[in-house]
Amino acid sequence: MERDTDPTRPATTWNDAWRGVLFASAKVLRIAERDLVEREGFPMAWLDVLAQLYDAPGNGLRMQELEERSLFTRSGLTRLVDRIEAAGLVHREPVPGDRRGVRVVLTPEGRRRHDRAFVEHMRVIEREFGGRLTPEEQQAVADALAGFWHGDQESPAATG
Amino acid sequence: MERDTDPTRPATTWNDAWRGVLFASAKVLRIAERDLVEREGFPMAWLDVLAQLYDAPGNGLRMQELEERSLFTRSGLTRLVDRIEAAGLVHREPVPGDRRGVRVVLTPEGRRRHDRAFVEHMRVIEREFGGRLTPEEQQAVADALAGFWHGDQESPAATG
DNA sequence: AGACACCTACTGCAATGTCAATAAGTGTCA
DNA sequence: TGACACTTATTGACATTGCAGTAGGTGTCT
Repeated sequence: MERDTDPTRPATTWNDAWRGVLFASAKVLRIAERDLVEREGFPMAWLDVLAQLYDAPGNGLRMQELEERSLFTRSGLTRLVDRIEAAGLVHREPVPGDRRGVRVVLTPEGRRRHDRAFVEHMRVIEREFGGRLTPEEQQAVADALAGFWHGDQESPAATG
Repeated sequence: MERDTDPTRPATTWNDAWRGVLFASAKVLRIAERDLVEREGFPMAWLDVLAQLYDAPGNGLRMQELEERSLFTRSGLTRLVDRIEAAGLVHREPVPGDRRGVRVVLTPEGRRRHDRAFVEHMRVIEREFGGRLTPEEQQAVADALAGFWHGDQESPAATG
């Protein structure tokens, strides 16, 4: 099939790289999602929220901050938090200086569930993603794509 | 913050690589999705279907084949195809030897829309993804992650 | 032929996500 | 102080997705 001459299917290096990123994330996420739901009874959107709160000072964030940081679900966050709150993993409290605001905080139970879920989640990622790359490949990918998360987010952190 | 000693936040190379993949795909997809909807009036789930059909022999696939290949929406495909069909970009026809089956085929209009949408989509990907990597980085990522799409899909194709 | 297991696609219903209002709160400026 | 523009989070209406169940079709085995 005349791939190289088809304008909608450019055979470029960046296209191969993008395909790799797209397939890797789609496939690994699909597996991780299923695993998490089976094991913990909640989806990755929840874990994403729990993890953001876990990483935040005081284990809490305002809705808006949460929205900015969450990788999934930019919208529908109100209801997502409703559900997580109904499950008792998080609770809402007023923001001292601003009566419009709501601060979402991890409950002790939420923190426990986060810890357990996240450890297992990491294990799945390591198996499905990390395990399929050599150490050199891991390093190369990490270096190449670091800009996408060091870029516009705060806290470069001490991960390396 | 005691990152390196926190068991839920391992500072490993594969973790950094995974974060890169996750952030890159999430951010680029968010932009691409918005761009596509604004420009073409349909979401990436549609383009995914159109592109799979475009790549298929005779520009057609059975529902099941489509489901296996589509990166997004493994489920809900019946209704997704309903919508695309209602828009006239695709149509259903019986499968000659098997009266259970349905063959989904690109219409001429569907093919036109695919071509236009895909070219612009590629442009966005190049700008938002490819453009942020050096040629060496692109090559490294492409090589490292090739296994995720050469792995279990057919047609290794002549892309490089 | 008839019973059977399996396959293919679709449907109902509930869960979830999206988008455009809406309500309440804040800060500014005359 | 009171009008005004802006911010924050929620709500309602609607679209989409996910899951379990269903109907029809196929092939096999006796």
